[in-house]
Amino acid sequence: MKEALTSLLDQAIKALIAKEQVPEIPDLVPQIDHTKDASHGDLATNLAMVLAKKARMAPRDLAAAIIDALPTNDLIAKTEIAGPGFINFFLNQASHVEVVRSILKNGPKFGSSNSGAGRRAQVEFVSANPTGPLHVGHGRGAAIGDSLSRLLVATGWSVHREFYYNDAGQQIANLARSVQARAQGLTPEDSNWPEDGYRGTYITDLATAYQNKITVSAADRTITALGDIDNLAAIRDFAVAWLRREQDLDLKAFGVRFDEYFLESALYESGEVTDTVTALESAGHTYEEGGALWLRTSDFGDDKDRVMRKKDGEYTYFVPDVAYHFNKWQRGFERVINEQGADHHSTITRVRAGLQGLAKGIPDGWPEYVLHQMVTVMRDGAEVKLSKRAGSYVTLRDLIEWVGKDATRFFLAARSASSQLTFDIDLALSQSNENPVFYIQYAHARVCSVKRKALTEGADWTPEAGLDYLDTLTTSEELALALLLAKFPDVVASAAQRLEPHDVANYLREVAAAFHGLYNAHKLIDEDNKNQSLARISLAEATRQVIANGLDLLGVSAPESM
RNA sequence: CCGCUCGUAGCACAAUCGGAUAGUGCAACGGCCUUCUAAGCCGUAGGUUGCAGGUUCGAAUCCUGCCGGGCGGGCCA
Repeated sequence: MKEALTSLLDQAIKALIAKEQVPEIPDLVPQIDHTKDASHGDLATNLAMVLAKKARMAPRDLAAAIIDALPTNDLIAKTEIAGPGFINFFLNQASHVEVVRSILKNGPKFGSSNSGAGRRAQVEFVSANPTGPLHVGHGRGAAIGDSLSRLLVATGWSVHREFYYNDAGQQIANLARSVQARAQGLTPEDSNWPEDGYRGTYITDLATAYQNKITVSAADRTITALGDIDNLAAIRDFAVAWLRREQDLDLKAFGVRFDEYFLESALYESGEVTDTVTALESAGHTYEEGGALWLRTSDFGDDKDRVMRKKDGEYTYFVPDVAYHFNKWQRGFERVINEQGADHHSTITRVRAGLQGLAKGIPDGWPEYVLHQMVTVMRDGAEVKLSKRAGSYVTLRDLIEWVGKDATRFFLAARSASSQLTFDIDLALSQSNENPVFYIQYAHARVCSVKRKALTEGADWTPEAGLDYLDTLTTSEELALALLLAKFPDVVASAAQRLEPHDVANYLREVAAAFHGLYNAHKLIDEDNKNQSLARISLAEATRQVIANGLDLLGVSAPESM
């Protein structure tokens, strides 16, 4: 519909240019928006206001000229000039409801597009080190990252989901010492408990499992515990596998999967870390000072240079980060999107600087980042900071147990990543009837219920049968709902382009509200008015399909009854 | 002190990257079930978009300054 209108406007402008009423403007693409207010019509363009200055005409006069120049067509019922110079388009009935046919025909594919054209994108998210259970921040990352992946798939990209972690660093050594201490019978209160040791009760579970010589399988590794308390390396390997498995269970319960788990240690083993340093040196972006090797990141927008290799010969953390991202580049991902907590924002400049320093033709905005702000968990009016299991933070599993997977995913993905988020447990629970997730799911279940009821009238009371009677859909509720459904492909494309999954959540709430409103205003099934009933069932089914498709993008289920 | 980021109704969040009268849910108040699911609907009330300037046809959105919250600022990761 928008495409058709864009084409009409394009022709109108060309006609005006031919008559020399408007100067030629290269790259002009008429912008057409859905209106917020029905009194402004169905679609509107600000074209006249944008062009007014260059055409040396008053916006409203120019708008009138554009309307005059519009080719005749059978889409538009009427046009109006409004406000400072908006052109409002009122679509006719058929233009409104034709989308129902398209939705039923395309089913789960409705809303998808192919702007990605099969090009390869990678989304890296969660990337938690295996030192403890996933916390709510990881949960937010998982919800957002997975929805981003789904959005990219829906817009035609070939998406690779990756989880990056370190199984050999200082934190892991600390983990191993903590487990060993527990196995030796120490507690965090003891004076010889490891400094900065992990204190959660999961360490105790881990120590017990290790001593019982348990075998654990995670997505990327399987290991059997040796049970030898003195073998720190064996404890470490077991602890990593055990925690990876814990995280896998959390992610599975959350409906999130990965294509690849990438180990930081692999970058050292393959020599890619040292190769990266060598490449940066030969590109002339490094210097030695104070016994350390520095990268001139200030050449690429950083506020000061950074140490790459310390006096003791060890590399600083961002060197493997650069090597890792060069590895991603070499794997041929046209787009790489990193979903991380905002506390990592300072690494963005450094990673990009390192990649630029390699001089391999990597675009300077590559990779892309989506950073999410902190999550605060509230319960009984107070912040929840502790979890017994984790020792110092609320876990993703806690949230799922408290409010369920669907509500957790929705709450964590339905807000803009750039805003700090307060997760109110009481709201999400007391909800049972008030939660926005249920509001949307309820609309879906209602349609399913209507369809079941319709079939009791006769076997031919199907959504498909209604497609022959779409002209009977004429009430304001029906037309508004149809128009809203027609926006879905735009919403998906825009959310994917902006990397903002929460757009989908907001849109679904509008769709659910429009449907609930229609449901209460008009009886959908009326045995005495079969044709109209069938058309309404078609519209309801189209609504259900859009809700199901949208919820799927958020990883939330669409129940057939509630 | 410096950098990034956020500040919207009592609370939690939106606002189609500059559009028209700033929306939605919770909480509050008043209505609607012998009818397809009342986990719903309809209505009322609630705002100087932190503050002060600027840019233009038009600002919650962009710019400057200030105030406040968060996160960073290590040869830690």
